This record gives sequence, C-alpha cells and structure tokens, in this order.
Amino acid sequence: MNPARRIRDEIAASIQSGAWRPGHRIPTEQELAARYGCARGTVSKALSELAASGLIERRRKAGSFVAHPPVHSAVMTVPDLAELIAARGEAYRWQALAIERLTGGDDGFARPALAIEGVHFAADEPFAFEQRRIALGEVADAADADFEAQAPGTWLLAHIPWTEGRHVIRAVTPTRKEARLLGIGPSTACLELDRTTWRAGGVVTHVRQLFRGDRFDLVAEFRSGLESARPS
Amino acid sequence: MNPARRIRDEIAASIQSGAWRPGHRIPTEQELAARYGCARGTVSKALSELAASGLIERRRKAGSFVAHPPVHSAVMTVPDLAELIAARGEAYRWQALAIERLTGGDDGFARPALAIEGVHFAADEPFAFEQRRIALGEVADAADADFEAQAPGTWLLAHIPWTEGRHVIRAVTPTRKEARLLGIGPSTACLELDRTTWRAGGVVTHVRQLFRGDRFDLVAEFRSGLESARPS
DNA sequence: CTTCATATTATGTCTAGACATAATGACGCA
DNA sequence: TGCGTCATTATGTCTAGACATAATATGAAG
Repeated sequence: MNPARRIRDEIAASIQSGAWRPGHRIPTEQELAARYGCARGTVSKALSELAASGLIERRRKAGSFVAHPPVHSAVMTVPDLAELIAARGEAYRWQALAIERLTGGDDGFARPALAIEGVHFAADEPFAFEQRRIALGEVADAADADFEAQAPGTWLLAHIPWTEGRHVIRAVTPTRKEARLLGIGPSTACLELDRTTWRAGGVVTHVRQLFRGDRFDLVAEFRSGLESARPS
Repeated sequence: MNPARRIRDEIAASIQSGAWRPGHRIPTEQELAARYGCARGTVSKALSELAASGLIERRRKAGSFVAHPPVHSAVMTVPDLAELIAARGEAYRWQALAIERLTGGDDGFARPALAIEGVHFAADEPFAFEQRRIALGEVADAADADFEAQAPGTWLLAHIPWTEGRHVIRAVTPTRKEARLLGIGPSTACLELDRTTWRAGGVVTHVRQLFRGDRFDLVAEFRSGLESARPS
C-alpha cells in the first residue's frame, strides 16, 4: 500500500472511530515521518488530503488537529432532466409553451433576455413546469437556439459548461394554472427548485422548476471526506 | 503568487472561460514545467488539485484532459436545527411528544432502538415535526440522554461525529395530525427530509423531518471545483 | 491483415533537502 | 504587571532527481 494512502487512511480511521476526538492534536509531520519511515513530504501530502476533505485542520506552528465542527455538507447531484427521466427508463419530452424576447421591463434580471416557459414530460405525463430567463448578453448564441425542439436546460448544459450557481428548494402549493399544466389536483404539494446560474461576471440563467411532489424526490449524500469531491 | 496556485488558476480560467472545451488535451507536465519555469512536481500538484476538484481528468501515458461531463453537484449544508433557527435570530425550543424503547417488532430498523417524536419551535411557533429512530446497538449512550430537554439531533451531533448519510427530499401534503402539530392548514405543502445516518458498519439513526413549506427553504450551491470541498 | 510482444511516454509517487511563513511562547524592559 | 521583541517551531511550498505504473504506439511474427 502507498505510504501516503496508508497514513491518510489510518489517521482517518482514528478520527472516524472516535479514538481521536475533535480538537485532538495529531502528531507532527516529523513524528509521523519517523514513525512510518518515509519523507516529510509524503506525510504532508497525506495531511493535505485530510485537510482538503475537512477531517483535520492544520495551523502553522501549532500543528494539525482533528477538525472540530462536523457540519454536515451533503452533495446533491442535479442532473439534466432529460437524462434523469431517461435513467428511469421513461420516455422524455419537452413542450415549450411560450418563448419571448424581453428588452424592456425590470424583474431584476438582465436585459436583453429570453423568457421561456414549458413543461417536461415523462412517459407522456407532465413531470415538471419550468419558467426560465436566459441572459442574452452572456449567451448570445441562445438567440439562435431552437427551444421548441430542445429544452433550454439541455442546450445550456452543452453550450455553457463550468458554471457556478445556487439552488433554493421549497415545498409549495401550485397555482391553479400550474396544477392544470401538471395534471394534478390544486392541493397536491409540489417541490419548487429555483436555480440561478452564473459564470465569471454575470448571471447566465435563472430557472424555476415546479415538480409534482408525487413523482420526484431529490437525493443528497454526505460523507466524511475522502473519495473525490465530485463522484462521477 | 505561488507557482502551483498560478498554474492551477490559469488552467481553471482557461476551462471556465470556454477556451478549452471538454475533452481538450492539456499540455504535459513537462511542457507546463518548462513554460512556467518550475519543477514537474509543482505542476503535478497543481494538476492533482484540478483533478480532485473535478475540472480535469488525468490518464497515465495519455495525458490530462478537460473533464467532460459537467454534471452539476451542489453542496447543501445541513445544519443542526437549533443552530439554524438561532442564526435567524429566533428563539429555539424543542418539545418531545413521545419517547419509546423498541425491542421487538420490525420496521426495517435495528433493535433495540429508541423511537422519538417531537416538534421544533422557532419563535414559539411550530417549525418542524420530527420522527426519529436511534440504534442503541450503535449508540449505547443514547439510552441515558435526556431527549425531553435536548433535541436528539443536537445530542447526536455532539456525541457521534463523522458519519455518512443520505437525504431524500420531497414535497408532501401533511396528514391531519401533522397539520395540527405544525399549526397549518391541511393543504399547506410541507418539505419532507428523510435522513439516514451511518458510521462504519451500522445505521446510527434515521430521521424524518417535516417542515412547514412557508417557513423553510433548503439552499444548495454548486461551483466548478477549487476552494475546499467543505466550506466552513 | 491480424495478433502479440515490446518500447515509449506521461502520469503517480517518493525522497532529501531547502527556504518561506506564521504563530506561539519566552524573555527582557518599562 | 503589562507590553513589545525575538527565537523557536510546525506547516507551506518548492526543487531535482528517481523509480513505478499503466496505457499507447510500434514493430515483428504468424
């Protein structure tokens, strides 16, 4: 086994088993190097990984300590809806309801913008209702895309990779119009997902998706560091 | 600026700006070392960080490539409810409704177990309804804890750090009993959060929390790698 | 033309040593 | 007692070189 990996795993095990409580001071790099019979650089690499994964904290001169607040961060993968539905083995379809070019007005979103409304279908039943804005100043190509044929999320994913963003998730009761579009009763709970996406500089798109509560869950996992941050 | 950091940031910028599309081959470590006038180890470290953050993929002999599917993973921090409410500047209170020791029966959860039901209050109004199981085989101390005085989540967070787990989030309509406990109408949408938590070996606890849809959102952020996986 | 062995190559990991940096703690002075 | 200074110390980063490993590319044999 790699010395670096071995050191990393043994320290991680000591922490996760509870043998080393939060705040416990880890031996210095020199001590560990002597104990494992390897160079300090190797120990340093192992500790760096543990620090990156949040398991320990390192302070110059002071040493390395078992990290202290185990705030649970969960990783939620947000796949493209077309993929998600295909993965379920259901047929996917997108239907645009309205596509409009906004030049004036003010809703807090940049202008010019494209405003798109539509419904995602799974197995020919409504699955989610989507309202979207795309900033044409950031994504000029979007003006030429055919959003009747392709859902804007799918198009954006292929054309504007590597963005940052923020989701807000809530439970809401649909409006009468939304309930009709989703083919559900007016008191069926829906999951609302508000996503703002940006790329160095400006907001690229904002989308509000309303999911039928009875056909959709979100799954998020948390783990104590190690393995890559981004499980493919 | 650190050479390593500089290399890392310049490559990340090339990717995020779209100049290097997914699949693009990154110069070899040797070429980069020569271009930046540093040792190969330094380049390797920079590329390792980019790979860990998911921005690139590295393959022996083949080289390093801009990673290809930018599946959006969002990081959701799941704070303790007591902390969350305190952070809002509201008074927090926990009220236990039932605490029971389960030895027989079978609901798919280990035995013996502690079954706890209660309500979380914010500013003296019901905020969330909680149903929990704790595996006494994994957490023997829990038998002596006072869950009338302290919410089980708070106690567990302090006593059982470093766990892994899984959330399932949905929108639901509350049952009549739940609506009454939360002080809402029977058709107010609620956010349901199902969390299973485990630690090397066994499931530690399972909790189902039902939030008033009008008083709670979940926030999740995604970003293209870099900064630590676990923002404190 | 296919198949298998081999050479090449880029990454993966490690070493031993160097200097930088930041924070602690001790010492001395007011 | 209180405060500023300075040496100490542990981590942070880097280097130049070495060997390991895996996968591609090449070439020889069938």
